Amino acid sequence: MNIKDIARIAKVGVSTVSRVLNNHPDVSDETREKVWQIIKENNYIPNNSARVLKQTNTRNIGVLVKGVFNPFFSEILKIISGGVESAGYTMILQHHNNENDIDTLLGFIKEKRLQGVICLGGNFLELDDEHLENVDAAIVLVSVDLVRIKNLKKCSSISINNKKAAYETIEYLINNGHEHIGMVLGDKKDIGVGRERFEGYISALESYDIEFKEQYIIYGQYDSGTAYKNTKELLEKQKDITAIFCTSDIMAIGVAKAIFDSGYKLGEGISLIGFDGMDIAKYYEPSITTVKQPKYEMSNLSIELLLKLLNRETKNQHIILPVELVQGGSCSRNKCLGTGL
Amino acid sequence: MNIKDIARIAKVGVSTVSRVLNNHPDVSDETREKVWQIIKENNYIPNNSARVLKQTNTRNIGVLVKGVFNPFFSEILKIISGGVESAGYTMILQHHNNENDIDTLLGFIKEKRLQGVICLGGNFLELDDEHLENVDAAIVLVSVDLVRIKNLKKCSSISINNKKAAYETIEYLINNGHEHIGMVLGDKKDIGVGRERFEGYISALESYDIEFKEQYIIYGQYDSGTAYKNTKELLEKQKDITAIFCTSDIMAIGVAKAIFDSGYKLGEGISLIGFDGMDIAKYYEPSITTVKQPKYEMSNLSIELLLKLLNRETKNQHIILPVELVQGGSCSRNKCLGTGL
DNA sequence: TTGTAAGCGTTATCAA
DNA sequence: TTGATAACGCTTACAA
Repeated sequence: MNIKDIARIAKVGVSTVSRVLNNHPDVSDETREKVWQIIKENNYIPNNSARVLKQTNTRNIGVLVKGVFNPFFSEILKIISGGVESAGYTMILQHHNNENDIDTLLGFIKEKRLQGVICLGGNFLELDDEHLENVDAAIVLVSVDLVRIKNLKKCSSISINNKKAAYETIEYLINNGHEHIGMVLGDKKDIGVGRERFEGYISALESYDIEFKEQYIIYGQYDSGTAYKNTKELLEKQKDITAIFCTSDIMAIGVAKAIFDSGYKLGEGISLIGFDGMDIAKYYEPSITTVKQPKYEMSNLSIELLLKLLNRETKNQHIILPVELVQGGSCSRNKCLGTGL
Repeated sequence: MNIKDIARIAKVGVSTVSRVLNNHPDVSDETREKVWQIIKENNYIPNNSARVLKQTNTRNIGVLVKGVFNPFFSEILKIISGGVESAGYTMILQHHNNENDIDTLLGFIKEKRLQGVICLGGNFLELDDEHLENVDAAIVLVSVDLVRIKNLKKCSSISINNKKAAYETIEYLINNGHEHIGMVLGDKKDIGVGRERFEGYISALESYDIEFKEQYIIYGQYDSGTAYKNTKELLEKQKDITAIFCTSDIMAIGVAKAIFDSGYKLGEGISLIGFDGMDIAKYYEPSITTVKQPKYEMSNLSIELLLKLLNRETKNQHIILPVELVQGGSCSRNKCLGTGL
């Protein structure tokens, strides 16, 4: 069943059916109604590929997510998806785990004929305006690495200063009397935001003349279970650790449980700070102190910015949003000497 | 930049370029290499719409998810996505929140030219073989309502017996001495699996001659925060409640925190049982007793079944998987009189 | 092994 | 207000 069949049954030309489908004005009410009737009766659904193939303005906005199913991104996606749809665009969501994020982005735009893209995560350090020379889609990179420092003209970005956030978090712990601070990273191969957070950790230790110890670092693969397992091991081996900084709340949950199961009291024996500001950190008992990313602002701003770019109402811009240390019960302040935040 | 341009630059015919792109054997190594070279040099990416338009075998498998970003489904998706890709198919993920799940499914198949679809969630009670008369895509419904009772020939399903699971959970609580059992449902309008779980609750109360009290029921919108708020209110008004059954672990987190914040001890003052068996239930402190859905089995089975259907190696089937009550510390067994599970 | 040409199902242009 | 027809970029007979 295609547009020709409908045209034949309705005894009109294919272009008339097309006009009806696309709500073009120049069709008589009578014809319009008749055609709709036939379309409904036959459960006719236009072939999207053919449409996209032909159309120049697809009104498609792509969302490219690095890493499969990161819960923090899920919460952002929920908001973006609402914004895209209420602006009359269709959202095409693509998750990937490819090596080359730039090629993946370029391919995605071309393949889906996108008007605009929002990228969640990924490594765009190598991205240059040259790559985007012949790309006419609007691009907003969200929660990516230090691409902003290049001040690219052909794309926008919304990010937080991960290094600074980590630095200040560690500073906060140090000011609370902690010197032996463990860190839970995602993956050894991380080069994006995880790397920046690690740099902030290193940098804070240096500032306060605290020796960096390789053996205080573990990897949690962004997974509660892995974080749990490795934290238990860490606590067994490194008895002097008094605080742990974790690059995601999801991992922090596992770390918290490991702290309990190792016989410590969370927030007294050992302090814990997570990252992201997810609901789960708030509802844990005790709630987990976390570096809250401005989820709503990030999401809303990214879709607003994209729409403005599409309407040529703004130039590309690189926005840095502030983070907030949300204090829960997982972090001791008994030796409080003031905070860095 | 299209296939013609590449052909022109490489001084070959378009079909040769096409053959190279699709790894067809009958191209000389020399030509193949030359064409690849030109393709790479020009950053050429084939237009997917045109491909799909032409191809009959798209090797596209769709995954249709009801409700935007349910974390339990996310965990299932992670597994499915791996299975789809390693079988050489492309996964097209679509989230929706439409009224009519059947129409959405049919439209999805047609629009994307899918070979097969997996549906996560949704209401397919009205689905009949007639709807699928002219559909040649393989369909596997996962975690949907009682569609299995119809024993449809044109689609498969993988589900758990939600009513029975809920019944046995409540029975377990009753056997542990609880009589005043609150329940946290998702949304008032739920007609799918949430409804079935509610029916199990009602049915268990009836079996044990316990009066059903409307005021013990609250709604959490599948959201920790909402569940938290409404549970606090519930505990304030209904002082005799000693246990709460929650239709999702995500909501159970909020409920747990509300129990703490109302001055009770989780697992002693008030017991809590969640549903789904998510990581978060395990890593909460104390861990939350939960009705564990066989996530891995569900995911693996759904993709395996779909692939077999595509290869015509099996008929459609309706599989019911068992659930397991995973006991955590959130549930008192002090008045233990034996368990129903 | 390679090239030519016919279609896939739409939309857009143009003429009626 | 309508309808015929030429694209859109690709794959695939079929012919060379």
